[in-house]
Amino acid sequence: MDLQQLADLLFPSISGTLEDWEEAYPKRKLPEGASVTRLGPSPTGFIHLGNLYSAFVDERQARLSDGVMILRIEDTDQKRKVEGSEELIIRSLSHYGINFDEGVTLEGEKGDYGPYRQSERKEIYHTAGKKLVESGWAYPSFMSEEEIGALRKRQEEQKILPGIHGKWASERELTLEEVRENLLAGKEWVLRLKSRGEGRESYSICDGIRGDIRVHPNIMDTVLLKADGLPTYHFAHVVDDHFMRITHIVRGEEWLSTLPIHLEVHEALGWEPPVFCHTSHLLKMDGGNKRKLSKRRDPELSLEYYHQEGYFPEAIREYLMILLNSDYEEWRRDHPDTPLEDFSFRMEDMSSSGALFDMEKLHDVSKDVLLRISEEEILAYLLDWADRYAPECAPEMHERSSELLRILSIGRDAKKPRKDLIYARQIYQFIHYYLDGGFHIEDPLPERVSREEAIGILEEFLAGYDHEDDNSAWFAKIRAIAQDRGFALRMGDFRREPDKYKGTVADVSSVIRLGITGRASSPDLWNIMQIMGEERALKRLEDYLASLQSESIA
RNA sequence: AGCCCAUUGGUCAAGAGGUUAAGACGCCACCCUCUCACGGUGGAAUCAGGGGUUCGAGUCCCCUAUGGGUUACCA
Repeated sequence: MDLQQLADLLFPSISGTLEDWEEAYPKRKLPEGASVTRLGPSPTGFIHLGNLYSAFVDERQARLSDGVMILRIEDTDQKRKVEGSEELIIRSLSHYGINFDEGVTLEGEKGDYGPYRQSERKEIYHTAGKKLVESGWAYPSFMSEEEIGALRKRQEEQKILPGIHGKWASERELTLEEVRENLLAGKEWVLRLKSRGEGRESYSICDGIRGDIRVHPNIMDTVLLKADGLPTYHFAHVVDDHFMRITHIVRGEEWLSTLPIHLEVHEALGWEPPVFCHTSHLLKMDGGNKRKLSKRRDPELSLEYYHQEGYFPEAIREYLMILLNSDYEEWRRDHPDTPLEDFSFRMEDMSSSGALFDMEKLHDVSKDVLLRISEEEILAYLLDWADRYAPECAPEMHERSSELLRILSIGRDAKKPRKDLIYARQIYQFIHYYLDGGFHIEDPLPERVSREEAIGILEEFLAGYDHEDDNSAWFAKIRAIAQDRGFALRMGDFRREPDKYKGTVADVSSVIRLGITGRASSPDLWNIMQIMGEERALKRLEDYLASLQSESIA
């Protein structure tokens, strides 16, 4: 059969050649060792932690090698396309510090290797498809879904690998006339790879993350171009990565099993494949089992979740970096103030087994990260967050913003700084007592303090209160009240002789703390009262006293 | 079911034939302490199982088990 005629018949509108495209997209002029990476999300309206995890690898690899990072939109599945996805993807990633040098941006496309949406690259794919037909590496297939389904069924009955391969690939033998007739009859067709893998030996290649991996040659006549003329992922990414001069393909391990297809397509086109880098999945614990994070079942997989909870992007980055390269933690201990960007991330140090995403660890990491962020920035972030997610309290928070700044700062500059702040929602709850809106007494009196005792403590404290007292004078008064009423001044005394005392000075100050914050625990109380101001602080104590008295009567 | 990948404490993991098998999170105890947080000290807890190879195996080989992935005109 005349392959040239077949190719012309299938692709009548393609007149250019692959060489033209080679010229249009010349080799990049980059420093030795520079990596070109790409993120290729599908615009399905959902961006998740796994995307970010993987994007982070692309980003670090490109940045640390003075290379290029590209955003390519893989929109070959028209059915799943969702409006607005591109913007969501770009904004979400940018929020976490992932910015692209090239490709689709909010301001349009940027770069010399475009277009960067696969749906706009049909001519390139068709040129490559035509080339494969000419060289006997691809052929048209007219089989309907029903026919393929029936074939599958027979294969399954015979316990044979299902799919179009070997002798089951009957359409390899179609004559030029038969093809012409089918075309004339208006039958839909797809372009299939004419695999040559049957009977070949397996071999090994080096994965950028996993090292040597075994490859069993592909034998499937995989679909390259779908009936709508758009390519499948298997074909599109090979063509794009080649012409965009990508050096490292970072993708999830779910692609490991189709890697042989991709390698054969490279071979068919006579191209050298880039380095494949297969990341492991992020897992989650579910009923005692680890499993892949699923976007349907796990809300915490969505980046939107982290946004709603108000996690700081720096904290997420820090934690992801620990997951990526575990020696990062050690590095961080040695370089507490160095930006994460200076760490020499290495793909080959990534784990090839999936990691469980651990919220507790994230929180621990976040505490340290927030210590490195200024109070002003934290406050600004918190206020932004409140505008969106806590609108009922946002106005008061803005009004009291300078006070909140001081509240957030309590104990932060000590040699052993407090680590109270984790993420915006938690911080909001943490400082909520300071706001008048919704303020109430949340916790009960200490066990060792009766209501009458508490009333007495409050009356005495209010009687002797002087807002000008410094921290030690302030506390000396509390100690005096404690001693007068028979509470131990030293914790040890009480522990040794519990019967000798009503309780400890901690119980006494707890009563004041409850009045001021409504809670049994808080940062330094004197500081809080100073920030709150005399009028508000005393008002709260008086209100608390009054409520205790009215309860007593009742 | 076939094929592929993975398997060190509850979790993240270091470890490249000889280690008392690091470190971190979490947990427990104690200390510090007006609460909480921070910090400090100590503790419990791991090489999935079974066979080999070797003087010696978490490290190499084989089998089994478990988990995950994949078997689309989705990516």
